[in-house]
Amino acid sequence: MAKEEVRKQFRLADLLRSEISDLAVNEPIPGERALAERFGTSRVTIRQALALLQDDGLIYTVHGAGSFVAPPRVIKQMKLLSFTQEMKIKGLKASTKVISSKLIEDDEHATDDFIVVGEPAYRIERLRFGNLEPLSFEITYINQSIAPDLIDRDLTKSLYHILETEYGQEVFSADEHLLPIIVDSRIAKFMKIPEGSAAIRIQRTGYNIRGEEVERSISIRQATRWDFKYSIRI
Amino acid sequence: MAKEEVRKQFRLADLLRSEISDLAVNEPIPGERALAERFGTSRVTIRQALALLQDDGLIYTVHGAGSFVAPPRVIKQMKLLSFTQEMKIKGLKASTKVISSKLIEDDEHATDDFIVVGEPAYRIERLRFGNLEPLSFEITYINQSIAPDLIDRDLTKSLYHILETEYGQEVFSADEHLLPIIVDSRIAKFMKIPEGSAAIRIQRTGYNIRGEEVERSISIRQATRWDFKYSIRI
DNA sequence: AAGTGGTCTAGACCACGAA
DNA sequence: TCGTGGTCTAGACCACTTG
Repeated sequence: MAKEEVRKQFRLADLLRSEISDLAVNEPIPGERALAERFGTSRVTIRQALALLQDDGLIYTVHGAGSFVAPPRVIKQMKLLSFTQEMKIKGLKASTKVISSKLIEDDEHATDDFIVVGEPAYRIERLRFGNLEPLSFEITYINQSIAPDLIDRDLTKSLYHILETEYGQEVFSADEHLLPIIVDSRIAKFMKIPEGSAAIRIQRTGYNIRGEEVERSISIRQATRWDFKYSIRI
Repeated sequence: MAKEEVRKQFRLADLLRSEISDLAVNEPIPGERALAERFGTSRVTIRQALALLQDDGLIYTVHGAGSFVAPPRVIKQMKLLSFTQEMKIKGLKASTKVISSKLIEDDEHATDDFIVVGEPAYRIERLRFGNLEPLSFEITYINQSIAPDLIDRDLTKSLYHILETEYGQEVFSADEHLLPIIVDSRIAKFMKIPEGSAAIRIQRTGYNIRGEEVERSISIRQATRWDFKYSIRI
């Protein structure tokens, strides 16, 4: 039955999460069959709930032996977050200053090696703040066909939010390309850091659920203010 | 039945992969029920196979409408790879020069801010080459209790391989922490790049399936020789 | 040998999209 | 309305770990 407003496996995972928090590391959790009987579900559903906990790094499973409480881990799975969302998680107040915004015509291309091909696109330069300190300098390209009149919107708001609410373009996945750079004088001035400092340049291409390109951006983040942490698996 | 040597869902996914390669982008693939009947499997198994294709970015699914061929994407999901494996993928010949290796005793700690706590550990400095060019400078810490006499092994081989085959310690997941740096003179000399170049420093902690720490390492990779590409999702 | 997780089945009903 | 994907069930057998 899938009539509940929240999927059963999610509710089960939440229940198990709180139970697990009382157990010691490496302590076994009840078997799948026992859990299925206790919660009145099928074993498949229990397994889906356990898979969620495993993805969160809360438990590990050994074939033939059982599932056990995993040691605590700091780093969570990488998710797709907008700058605004990232700030919210860190507990900082996000704000934005628009540096420039213009329409780039066919064949014209920027000096950013993210070339605009064959189609007019908006190019927006923005400086992003967390608690009023400059944390990121961003250049965003969005094709005019995807978001007509984007340039007339309030670009100090989250672009992802504007794309979603005003144009029905949800960014579902993204490819990122990460490079270490040494900041030039223009960026250094914006970010209020010394010229020649180490920084990260992130080139991002965002896609909707259909895999169509929605947005391309470059963001430059100073080394001392950002942590790039992530977990990987075999 | 789970008696096959390869899981059914994997074989199905491979079959579908080759079929999909003949279809145009956004073309629908057959429905789940049709596929289940055709391959003589249950719908659940078909769905698992389709989930694999979706993870690979080959198809996308719209509830109520169907599954469709996704536009090609360059970047694949991030996986856990050793240096040796990465080189293999890139088609380069990996080689290694051991710079230093020693046992660090209790309470002594390195200048690398990856502090050894309470336990003797091996500290190994290595220079890694791809086609004889220095691509990465690595410092690795491994507790003596995990891999006794590690220091007497052939450290020009893949450490991950040694840990797995000689000590039964498989690195199953890892947390990485990525920082942009400017290389100092010692590293610059090893890597044969100018002092003051931009580079990436990766701090990695590797865990076995039980979530126990197996290895900690720092690797420094020059900007011009490495791409850090990855995909993320909502 | 007994108990655990891993995979698969056949069938049911719900939620959504397109015509 | 009809066909699609999304979720769930009850039960089966296999593969593995442990006593």
